[in-house]
Amino acid sequence: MEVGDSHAAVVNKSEENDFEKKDSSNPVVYQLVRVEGDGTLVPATEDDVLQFEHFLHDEKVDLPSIEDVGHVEEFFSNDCILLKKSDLEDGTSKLKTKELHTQKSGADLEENRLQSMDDSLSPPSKCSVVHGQQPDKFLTEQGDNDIAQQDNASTETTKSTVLNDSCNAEKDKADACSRPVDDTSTEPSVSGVNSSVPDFSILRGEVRLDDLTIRELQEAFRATFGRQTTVKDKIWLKRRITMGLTNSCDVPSSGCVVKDYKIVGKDAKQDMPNTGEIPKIGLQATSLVRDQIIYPGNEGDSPSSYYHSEDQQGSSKRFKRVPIHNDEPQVILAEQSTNKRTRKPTKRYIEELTDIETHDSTGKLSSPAKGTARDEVLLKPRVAHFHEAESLGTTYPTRKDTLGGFSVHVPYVSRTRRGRPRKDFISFVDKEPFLEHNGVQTAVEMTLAKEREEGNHVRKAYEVPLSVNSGRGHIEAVDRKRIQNLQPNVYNAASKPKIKRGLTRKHHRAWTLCEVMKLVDGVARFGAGKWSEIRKLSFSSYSYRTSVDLKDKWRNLIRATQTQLPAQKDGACPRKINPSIIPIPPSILLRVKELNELQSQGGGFAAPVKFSGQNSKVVQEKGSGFL
DNA sequence: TTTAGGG
DNA sequence: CCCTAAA
Repeated sequence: MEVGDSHAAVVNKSEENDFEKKDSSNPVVYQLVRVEGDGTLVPATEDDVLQFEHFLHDEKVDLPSIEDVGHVEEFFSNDCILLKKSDLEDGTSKLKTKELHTQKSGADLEENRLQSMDDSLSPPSKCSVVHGQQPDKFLTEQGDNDIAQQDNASTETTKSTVLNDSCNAEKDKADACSRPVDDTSTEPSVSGVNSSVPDFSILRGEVRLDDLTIRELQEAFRATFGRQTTVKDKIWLKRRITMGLTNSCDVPSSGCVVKDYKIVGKDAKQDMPNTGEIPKIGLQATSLVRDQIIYPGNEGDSPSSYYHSEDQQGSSKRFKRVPIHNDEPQVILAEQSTNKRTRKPTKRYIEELTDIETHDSTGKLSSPAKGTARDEVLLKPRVAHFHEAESLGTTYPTRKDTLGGFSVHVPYVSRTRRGRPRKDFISFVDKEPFLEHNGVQTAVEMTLAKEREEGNHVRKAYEVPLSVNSGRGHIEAVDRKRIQNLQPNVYNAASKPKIKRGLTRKHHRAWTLCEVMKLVDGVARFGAGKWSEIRKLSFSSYSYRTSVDLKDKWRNLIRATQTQLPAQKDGACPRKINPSIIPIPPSILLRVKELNELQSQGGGFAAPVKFSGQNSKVVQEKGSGFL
């Protein structure tokens, strides 16, 4: 370990990445730390934070939904290592393993870096920069919108530094254990799995796929995807290989000729419509696939498979994961016949993933319709740009995009920092004690923590939630305003100062019975609509309830009276009672109803029911400011 | 800033 | 809860 310089590492603070839960309970949090030569960890400097901030986002940016085992999210760049918390805790051995790689020659380091960046970016965008003779991770299942493919894709991606091992990767999916292996060369000794190294040479030279035997096709498949297949369907294999090599789903099933890992056969031009438009970094140097940026051509349907989240489909429609068999044609067939998008993002999902930077021309040009514009923005593929890190906030490369027959240039780098939902960042903040316990705290964290402290004293002890089990008081959203204020500080390097909305969200706070009663009381006193007054005088101790919240809650209460009360009289089937939801007592509901009717009848006459002299007293309080 | 109303 | 228009 002759590592003289220190390394920075970003450590994930959460073990659990299941996208089912990532939303709230187990956000993925990274910690940036430096790894000194002796393997110890020290807090990262602010420079480190700034330097790797984009990695924090890029790396996670679109992953949450398709990230499964996600254990191997490690990459290093220059002298930096990105590790999840679990990895760090598992032992520094893994860390050291990584460092072994980082002491390679400069060239190798660079390759590592590029590969790493690519790894971090490719899953959603399905843009690949293939290195070495290991074109294994063309994520080409574009037309095959099954979850299994996503699963597979993510697995392949996360395993991308384990290429030689990844031949067995399919079996390894279950065990989250990773065996990081150098990816800069194919030397078998590294992997120790000589027998299963794909024969990449099968794709070298000029090969007519049509002439290959099934076995050869399988080998070619393996060389293309880095995993084995048992499929014996020639057409399917050819098609898949072609797809893999062109990164397109729109390929002919026959007649393709592979030349040096590229499809040069008939119709090939259709397969790679955009190859000419993209920046060709180091493309001329070699005829191998390496260093060639594969760009997904048709943005119309293909990438969407990754972003049609299951949110709207509901769990019933959700594909059960079939990671092992995702190669089987029947999966494809079934998928094609049903022709159903497996995943579709909810609006909120989109919003949370959509950075402010999606206000750029991309979205606007993509579609006049607001909703679909966002969709498209999300679905746009991204390219792992080598110079991305340096070009942040400066010049954005553009690529050609076809929209309604018009060819326009759209920047694609702008989405590289479409960050994770800020919510994660917030909870990140709230885990401050945990972080401190580890003795690792970054500048970002400290900033956040400091910001948080300022407002924390307002918080009060919890009350029994009224309707939902929201006992997780420790992961509370910082007040929105404060978040908005601090974000420009934290993300200054890569984000426009325009950041304002759609980035964070108040943590859901269930209304307690006490709050509801206060609200009702307030409405009785001041009348519905005087939310500001009610908030000031009845909710002064609940800093997190804004007047809008009161208004919303009141509206919900009204609705409740209109639906729940009659329904209860029916007694037929007042829905299944969720034990975790404490129903609002009918008495309160009745009172709400009365108040509502009374005040709506009273029209503009806001003079509410007078409760003795309280009202006047309140007014006096207000007016007595100068006393 | 506050309210009202749609999402 | 979020977002926005309107006041």
